[in-house]
Amino acid sequence: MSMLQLATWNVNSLKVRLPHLLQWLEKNPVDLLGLQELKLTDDAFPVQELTMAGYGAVFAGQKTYNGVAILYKRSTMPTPVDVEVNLPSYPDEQQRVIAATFGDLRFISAYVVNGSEVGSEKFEYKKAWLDALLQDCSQWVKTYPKLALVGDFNIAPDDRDVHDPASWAGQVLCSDEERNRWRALLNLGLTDSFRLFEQPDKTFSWWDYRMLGFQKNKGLRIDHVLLSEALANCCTASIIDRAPRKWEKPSDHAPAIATIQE
DNA sequence: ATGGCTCAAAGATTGAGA
Repeated sequence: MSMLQLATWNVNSLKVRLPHLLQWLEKNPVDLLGLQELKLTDDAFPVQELTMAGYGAVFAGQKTYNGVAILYKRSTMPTPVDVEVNLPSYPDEQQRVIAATFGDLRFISAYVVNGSEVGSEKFEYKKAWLDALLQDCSQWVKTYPKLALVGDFNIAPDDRDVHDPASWAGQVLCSDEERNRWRALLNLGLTDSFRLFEQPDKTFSWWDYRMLGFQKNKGLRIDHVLLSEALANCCTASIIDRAPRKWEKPSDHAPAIATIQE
């Protein structure tokens, strides 16, 4: 019987947030961590600092925006193999997906398109991108019985995940077009690990920097750990850790962690 | 009041995020 902790965190600039990441990992030595919004090129990825902290990494960065990574604890995880960057069915210059296999576990870190606003060109990109994710996921769940898809999905699955559902109704992150695609993802056989358990009301993973969003808990739950059936069946906890959102110069996202008891 | 803050590129502002 061994325990595995799978996590995700949109750090909003790894360069700025590296001290927070290292501090968080010290208190939360998770086995696998998907990162999003690195906002740096691969030559600037802090390999040395993470190695010192006991973590290996595979990563796909770019200048200015996007960028994703998977960190793995070297003392507990085998070396990653079959590293794949991007969605096979959606060639893209934006670095939004990285996947790797650790033993018999396939772990995918994704940064879903934001979409700007419903009806915009970026929203069309988001829908097409999500459709590609759905297509590729339908293959992955067949190939990998133990599959974890984690990341910033930029979708609040239902009204429980929104501080003010009325004002967000139909808006980007909450629209039917996005939520229908979220449900289609779950229908492929993935489980929102957070909803396997009783959770406090108004638990969110993102709060706007403006308007005292965090202080007023005006947030959304858009960062998720999705598990295939085999993993969901032995998931014993799934939480969002608000703590680092209170630190000085925080990311606007908080990490989410699922615990697996194998 | 459709802004408010933060980051990256710039080297003053602007685009992007959600």
